[in-house]
Amino acid sequence: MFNDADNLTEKQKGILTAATELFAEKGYAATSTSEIAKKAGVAEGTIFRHYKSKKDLLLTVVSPVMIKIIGPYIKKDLYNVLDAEFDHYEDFLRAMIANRINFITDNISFLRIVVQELPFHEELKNQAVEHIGKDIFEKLRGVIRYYQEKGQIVPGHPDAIIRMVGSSIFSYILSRYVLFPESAWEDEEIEIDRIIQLLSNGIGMIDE
Amino acid sequence: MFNDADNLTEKQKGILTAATELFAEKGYAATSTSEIAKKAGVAEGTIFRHYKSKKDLLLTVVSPVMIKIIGPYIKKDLYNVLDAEFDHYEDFLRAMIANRINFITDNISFLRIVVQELPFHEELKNQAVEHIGKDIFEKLRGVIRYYQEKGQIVPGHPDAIIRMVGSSIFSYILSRYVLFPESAWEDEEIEIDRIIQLLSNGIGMIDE
Amino acid sequence: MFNDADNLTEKQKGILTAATELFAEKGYAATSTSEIAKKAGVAEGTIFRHYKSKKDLLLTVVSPVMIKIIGPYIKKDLYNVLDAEFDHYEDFLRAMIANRINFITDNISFLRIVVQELPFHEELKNQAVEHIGKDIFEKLRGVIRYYQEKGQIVPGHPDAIIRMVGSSIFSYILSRYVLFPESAWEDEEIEIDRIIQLLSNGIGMIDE
Amino acid sequence: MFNDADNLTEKQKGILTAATELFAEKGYAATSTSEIAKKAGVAEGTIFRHYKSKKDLLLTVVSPVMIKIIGPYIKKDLYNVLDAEFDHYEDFLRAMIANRINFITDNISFLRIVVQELPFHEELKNQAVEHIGKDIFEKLRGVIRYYQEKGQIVPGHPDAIIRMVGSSIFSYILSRYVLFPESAWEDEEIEIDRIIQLLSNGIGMIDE
DNA sequence: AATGAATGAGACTTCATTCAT
DNA sequence: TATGAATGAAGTCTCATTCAT
Repeated sequence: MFNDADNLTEKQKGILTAATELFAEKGYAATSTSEIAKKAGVAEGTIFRHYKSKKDLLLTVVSPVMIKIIGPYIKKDLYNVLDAEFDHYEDFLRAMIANRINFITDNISFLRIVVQELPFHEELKNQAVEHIGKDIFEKLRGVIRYYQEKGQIVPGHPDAIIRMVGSSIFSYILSRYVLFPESAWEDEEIEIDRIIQLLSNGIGMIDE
Repeated sequence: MFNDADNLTEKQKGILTAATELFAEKGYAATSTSEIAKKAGVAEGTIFRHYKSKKDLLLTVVSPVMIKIIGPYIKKDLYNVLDAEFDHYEDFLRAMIANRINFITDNISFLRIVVQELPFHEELKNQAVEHIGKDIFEKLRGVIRYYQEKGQIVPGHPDAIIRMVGSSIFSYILSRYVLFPESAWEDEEIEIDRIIQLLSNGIGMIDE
Repeated sequence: MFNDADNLTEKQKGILTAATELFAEKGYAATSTSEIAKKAGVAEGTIFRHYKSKKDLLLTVVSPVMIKIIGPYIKKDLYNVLDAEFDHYEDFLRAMIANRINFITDNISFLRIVVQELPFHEELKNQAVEHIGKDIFEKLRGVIRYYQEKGQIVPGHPDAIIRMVGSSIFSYILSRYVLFPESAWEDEEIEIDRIIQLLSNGIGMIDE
Repeated sequence: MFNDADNLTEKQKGILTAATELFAEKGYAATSTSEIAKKAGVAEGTIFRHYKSKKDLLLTVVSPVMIKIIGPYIKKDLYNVLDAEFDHYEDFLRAMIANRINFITDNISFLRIVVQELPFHEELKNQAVEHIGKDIFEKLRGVIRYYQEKGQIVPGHPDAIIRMVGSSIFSYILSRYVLFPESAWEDEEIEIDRIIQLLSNGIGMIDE
């Protein structure tokens, strides 16, 4: 996971891991520090030796990851994509989807926390906007413009395109891997083809 | 709001309204019954005269609404849409979007609760799947098929289409009305045209 | 005691009494709320239904008393004294001493708290200065001037006189009733005569 | 300060100094050992290497000082006074007052601790009575008797005289240097003359 | 000797829930 | 039906003290 970080004692790593999982599973407010302690196998007081408060623990669980891991993680992928200079944007999408699936399923606990707690904690919101919103979104605009200039993507304001592409991918992953993992899904490849097909040509019949 | 229901005393309505707003604002676990009581202008004990427990209050806030209000609400809209038998699916989309905007902005508190608490309460999940998942999704499949048969929408498994259309609309509303209401947005009409355009023709250039 | 006040439930009175005694006995910081609860025969939570915090309890124990009881108490005595218009200031002193003895021994718990905690709590200090310092001191100056004008007390700045008289009385009571109650003391009357004698004529031999 | 004592490492002196100041400032019970450690610039554990417990630290802060420093300090002064064989007790008082002012203002932290914590710790009380009560009080009686025999001080039980003189001086210093240092005070010399005048001749008019 | 991570008892406080009025 | 005082379990957090390094 992301705790391979460094200068942390075993206990501290245990606390972070336990907190991450419990926050994801039950929500921040419904998780007690004594549960975290028990799961981490430490005394409750130990938690507060390292984190000033429960809130501080939440921010720690969420913040350095956001900064150190997710930021570079996403950026690295984007750079790969850009450097690879795919001949066609569809290849870009395909790479993107594959990568997002890995990312989301790998970091599902962390993402759940972010999504669940974001609305309730100003501090989290600031961090999220700071480290994802601005940075990543700008990169994505560049990508879209790149393929627009290559004449592969329709012209127009990139934000609307990003929203449509992004939400399509996101809702697919959400549906398949989080909400209804037990439903009967077709082969990954086929589903992805379908999404790219729809994104590329739209849902309208050509003759219109 | 939705409390115009019926056989509820003023106190009960007050409790439900207060609970709805506070749950939406701070989350279920972080809201105390005494806060609810204060906001509703009743004594703490009064809440428990009407609702067995705090959890019961959450379910009450969320469940009968889901059943009595949202179900019909959505269905009524869909029937309107279906009855209207739009000549073109784009008109259907347009009506759908307008309607969803109203619905979401009107019921933002309620929806926040559902989204936030869904993952943590088995009972809620069951209700949601029962009353929205199955019911609504089936209707939507019907709509898609209707326009597929009219030759306006590309053939293919409706679910993927629903996901793409739904998530596009949803992410637009989410972005504009919930996440970044203070950003500089263009005219609603233009934005909607853009979405429908993208949905219809896709993001790929035609000659491909 | 001072809890004969009013609109307080039995429990609340119990809490105040228990807190007063324990704070006096062990000091504020060394007294736990669970001890107070046990001594008062209530659940620990009950304390916090009535007092926002432990600090709030301290202020309550100390403040309204200072305002409602001690203020009038002292004032009433002073007025009695002033109204009585003693022929001689020695009679005033005698009355004063008798009264102070009663007051201090009656309110020993309360006074201990004030003396012990005053240095550590800004709020207390403010209250004390407000309600005793200003008010009482001014009254005392009036008394001194009264007897100065009658030609019974030496002229000069009243504050120094008040300090000497006050501290003599105070140190006598402190020694006899608080610090060394088990020592062998002479008859009260004799001791008081001695003090008044010393205060009146000083410690120097007359011929000087 | 008083820690120039001896065989103490820098660390130990730092701990004692930090503890003294913090105990004086916030009270014993409200001071944490970690605060002391931080202020002293040592690790938390180091305190317990030198002092068995927090209580032991308090006793150390207060005890050897009481024995080694204050005792001799006071005694030395008294001997000076006695050796000097002032012609007049007023000179003695003047020297005494000057000396007490220095002593109190120099050792204010230490004295605060003694005064504050004395009532709560049996051990402290014993030490105090042992090393000050008995010893010093006996010396003072001697001084009083000395001037009584010289015919300068009125005859009578010395204790009452000591109390009056002592408390007058004490209350002056307390008022001027501790409680209301920011008030408008007259010249030290004038104030002291006033006190000695009052102590010598009393507050009554001579003709009585 | 010194460190500081770890502990666990216990501090203060909150809160859902009960019950006499 | 409504109240709100009372409860006690549980929550967050502090702190003196221990111990491996």
